[in-house]
Amino acid sequence: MDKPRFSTHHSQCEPQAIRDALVEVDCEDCGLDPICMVLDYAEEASGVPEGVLVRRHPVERGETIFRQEDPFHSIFAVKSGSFKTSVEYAGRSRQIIGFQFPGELIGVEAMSQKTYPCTARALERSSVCQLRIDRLPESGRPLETLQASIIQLLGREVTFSHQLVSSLVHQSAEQRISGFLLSLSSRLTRRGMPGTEFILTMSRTDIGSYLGLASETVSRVLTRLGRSGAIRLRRKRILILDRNTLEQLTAG
Amino acid sequence: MDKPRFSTHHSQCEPQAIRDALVEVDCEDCGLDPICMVLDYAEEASGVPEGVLVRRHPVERGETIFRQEDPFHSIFAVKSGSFKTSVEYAGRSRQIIGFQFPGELIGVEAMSQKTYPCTARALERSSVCQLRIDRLPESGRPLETLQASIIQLLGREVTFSHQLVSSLVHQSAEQRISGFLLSLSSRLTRRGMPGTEFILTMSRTDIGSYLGLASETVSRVLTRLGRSGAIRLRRKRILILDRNTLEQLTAG
DNA sequence: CTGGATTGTTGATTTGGATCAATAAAAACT
DNA sequence: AGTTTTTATTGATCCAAATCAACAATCCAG
Repeated sequence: MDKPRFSTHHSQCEPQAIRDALVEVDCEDCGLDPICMVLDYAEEASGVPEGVLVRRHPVERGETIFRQEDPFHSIFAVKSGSFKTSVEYAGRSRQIIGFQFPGELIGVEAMSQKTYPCTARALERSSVCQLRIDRLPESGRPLETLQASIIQLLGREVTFSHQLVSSLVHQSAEQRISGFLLSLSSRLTRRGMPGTEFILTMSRTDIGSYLGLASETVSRVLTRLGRSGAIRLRRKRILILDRNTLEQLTAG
Repeated sequence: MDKPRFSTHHSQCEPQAIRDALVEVDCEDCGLDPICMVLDYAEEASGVPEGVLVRRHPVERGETIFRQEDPFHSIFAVKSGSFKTSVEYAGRSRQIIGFQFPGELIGVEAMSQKTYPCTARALERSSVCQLRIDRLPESGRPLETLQASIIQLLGREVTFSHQLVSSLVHQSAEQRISGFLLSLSSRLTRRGMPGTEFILTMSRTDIGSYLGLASETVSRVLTRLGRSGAIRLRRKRILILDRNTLEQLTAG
């Protein structure tokens, strides 16, 4: 079943986990945790009806967990692996609006809508926990507490978006990409995953679409960062060598 | 039909309301309305303690209603006039992250934070309604219902932000500015204000900061749009002549 | 394994928008 | 009123990133 056998010279040293994204985020590190806590984690044991919280659902690479225009019913937390969310407006080309890693939530932006405004697709073999928002009232848990949690995480989402807008539009390609790498790194670290060595599970084109750059530019800047010694880059694998330099580059 | 033209030469024909932004949005058209409804509008008459909802508070041009890092306690709805919100990160220059017009909410992004992540400043003589989130529990109203409303408006905020990011980073200066004008127009219309003739109460620099463009570029594109006949431009006053063209330009 | 499709890298050229700079026009103040 | 300060327009130049293009590496299906 295995053959980790990676690119580099000492392939057997390569943790299999990193390659196949089998690393699961701990529940305490997951964005859904405040809500799961209220639901008491184990549905069966706590009188919460089945189907309110579906745990550790596997998703194959390339599969979607929902598509743009699908009716909204659930938010998801990435348990392992990674996802991209994208939108497509009336014939215009598809654009990436975000990437999600273990512990992070997907579908939050649909919360006040009838349908999902974007498509969420697995970038690799992944797993998700699913919270049926439409069935929350049946859970028998105090709605007030649940809503308070939801308000929390929506608020965080808004703040993040605002920061993203205000930074992206004012930054050069080098700033955007340095910032992107740092952001990935810190997001992975925050959820208890290795933050200095990781795989860019998305394509250069995806990164470009997300950051508003041509894929060639992404490629060029990445190799430049590699040459400068700030990172080590081998194909999709990133090794952050000099976080300091990256921070300076991001700031400009 | 006749040529639309500005009434600048005949200043007395100028609707005073437009010039001095005395136009108030109707409560039914206000983003705070769902919450005000629960609070029954008139506090005194409904047993809601004073100070939960402060109505029609006047704000002078240039004044702030809150500053970045101030402790969070309230969200605001613009009743008349207009505002800009801006952020400043560690020494870097101040950036505009949004404009708010009558009926729109300010401070929503602070909902899950301890402090406001931005500063809100009046672009002209304005007025706001203030909702003390921290005193909501004292209102004696069902918290569930209030929270549900808050979730609604946070969700909308998230959606708007996402659209903004995904469009801005991929658009040319002309697309951004056409889109900006259309956005202003439709936002004003939605709240029952004139949407084809309005004042750009913010400076070119503010617009540029918001859209990620140099103020010179904003100026140039606006005059170009004026020459092409899509808009009529006189200083801060905008007259939308050809919405169709603007839409095409926005799409690219 | 082989051949084709996809994805990534690198080079050459073009261009949109930033930047620098000089006025012009309004506002704000005295 | 006139004077200063701020804000907007327009021009000239330069550069970062898009685009066009060729090629290399990798993945995948048969």
